[in-house]
Amino acid sequence: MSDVARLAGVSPITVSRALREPHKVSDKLRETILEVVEEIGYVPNFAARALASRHSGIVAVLAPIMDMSGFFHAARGVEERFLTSDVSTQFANIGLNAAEEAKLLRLFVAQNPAGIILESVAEFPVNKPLIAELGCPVVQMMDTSIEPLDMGVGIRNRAAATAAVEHLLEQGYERIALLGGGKDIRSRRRFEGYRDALLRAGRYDPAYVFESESGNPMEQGVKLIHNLKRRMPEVDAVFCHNDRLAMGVYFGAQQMGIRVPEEFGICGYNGVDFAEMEESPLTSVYVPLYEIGFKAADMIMRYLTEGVRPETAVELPFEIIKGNSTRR
Amino acid sequence: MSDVARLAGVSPITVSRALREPHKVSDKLRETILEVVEEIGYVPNFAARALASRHSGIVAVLAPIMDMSGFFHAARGVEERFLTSDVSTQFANIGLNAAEEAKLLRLFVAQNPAGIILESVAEFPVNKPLIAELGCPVVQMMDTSIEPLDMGVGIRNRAAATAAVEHLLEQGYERIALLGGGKDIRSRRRFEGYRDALLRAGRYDPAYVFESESGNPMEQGVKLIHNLKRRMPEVDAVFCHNDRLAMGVYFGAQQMGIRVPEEFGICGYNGVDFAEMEESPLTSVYVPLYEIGFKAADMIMRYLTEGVRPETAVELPFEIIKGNSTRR
DNA sequence: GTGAAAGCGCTAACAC
DNA sequence: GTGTTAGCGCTTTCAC
Repeated sequence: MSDVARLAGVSPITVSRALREPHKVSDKLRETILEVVEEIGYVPNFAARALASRHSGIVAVLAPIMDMSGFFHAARGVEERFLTSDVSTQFANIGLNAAEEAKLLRLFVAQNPAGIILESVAEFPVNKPLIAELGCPVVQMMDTSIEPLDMGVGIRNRAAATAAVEHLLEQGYERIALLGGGKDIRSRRRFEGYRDALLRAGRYDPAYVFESESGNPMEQGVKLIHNLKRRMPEVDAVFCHNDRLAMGVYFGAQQMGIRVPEEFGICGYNGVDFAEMEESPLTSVYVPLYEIGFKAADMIMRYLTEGVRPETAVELPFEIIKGNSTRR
Repeated sequence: MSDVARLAGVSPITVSRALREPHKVSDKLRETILEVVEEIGYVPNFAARALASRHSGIVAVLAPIMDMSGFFHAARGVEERFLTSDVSTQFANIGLNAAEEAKLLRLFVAQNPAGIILESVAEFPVNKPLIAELGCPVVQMMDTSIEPLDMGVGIRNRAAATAAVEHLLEQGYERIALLGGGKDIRSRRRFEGYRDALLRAGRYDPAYVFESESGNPMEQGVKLIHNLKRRMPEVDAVFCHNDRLAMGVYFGAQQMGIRVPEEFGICGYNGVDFAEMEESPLTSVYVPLYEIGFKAADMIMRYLTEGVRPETAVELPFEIIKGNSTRR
């Protein structure tokens, strides 16, 4: 930076200002400075900036990445929102237990992040005080059923699951199983929504609720349909917690010669791959993951620039994609 | 840190050493120090550490993330290797043009990364000098056909594609189309491998080569099969550049009542979802993505700890998963 | 609108 | 094996 300052005939602090707070520097000087910056290819040192300014300019996204439960699309939304800002994004994978959650939270807090975005995190009461002390904006994304600690954005997973199961009922399926995954808030809400719909229809049976084990979801789906047909042949549809489980069920049905949708209906969840198709092969609940990520990042940005919390909780719409796997 | 030092009755530098180079501190002191650290919940400030030590302790992974061309699994491998180290990983999305590549490279260089892992990056000759100046270990991952600038790990995509197409030929498919994507090195090698196999069999026809447009790969797959059946009904199989394109083709075939594999064969690429299934629904080329990522990270770590380049180029094996989409 | 001085929290280099 | 000194490259504060 001092090189730039020398070449532009100003002091280092003016260069610093020209870069971060352009309005505080006269037009002429700013122009000269930016030219020199361009010329010598100066790039500021993040570490020094973070150390001096006491914030890193990094927004940390903590999520159970390895679930691949659509995190990817949300991450894209986050990145794209920050693209035009000087905030950069860092992703960290987080498991779903209180101790690990606390450890990662503490680690990030110590790095003075500009903001934190949490997905299915901070659900343990024990860690709530940690978040309260954070001193930076926090957005919890994905489900709106919990009161956000600071800000929140998501969909109503419970209502979405209910709508999906009601669609299955409307199509005439009568014994609807659940292939679930995970213990996080979204999974619990999906289960509740499933149960709501079936209780109302007088068709709820806990024996039809299956937890997928960890591992390859497509394989889990194949296994499920094999087990169902062997042990509960009366089941004629399944509501899956994500699309890859659903595709596994679909492929398994193909292998066994079970006709989809005539004999067996399949509904997935997330639907990002199918939302824009003219004719979707799979029925699914479309979750606006990209938009959720974008909005989460936007809330952080607005807090950072305007100093006020734009909204506390934002609810985005979901949609049932009626595809060929339940059309009959 | 000075708090810890005071409470432990030592100087700050000793605390620093106890944390980073434990062997340089006597057992007794180290124990006391670590106790105090635990007690007051001290967490080092990364920015200060990076500024003072001139390296950030961050390994940057630059990849065309948004392609979702299996990046995800490689990323898991990278993360898992670094989990037990004090290196942390940062991912950045990179497009596939020289200018953007140069910009991102420059940005990361300025942050003094501990290492850089590149996927389908640094293919532009104009950017090679940039990498040479880097001063940190660099691993290029995914394809072994190019001479790595520093270190490399991957598979032989050209040979893998040839093997896949030969499998299709063995199964009796005669007019084999290609549904390709992207312009990066892997995609080019896959095309070459496809061409190699068909030229050798006297069956290569450039009219059967299709570039998928950007956008939803599953939708691209559906479109392809529609177009093929309308305009080139003689085509009886397709080799796809990834599994989601292949699944799109599969679903499209279902919609149109084309029987897979009897009338039409489909082969995907990457195969991570199918590798461990007893009976895979889709034929695919299994690429050990996780292992590639893990190995890339391992090479960086070994360079960092041992100061020597462990290997220059590592080639991992691929495998053809013979699934139901070509079984006839 | 611009600059001087001080310091962010840590580590490299060297001394003991 | 431990401590002292200096400084990493930037921003804050305050003065002009």
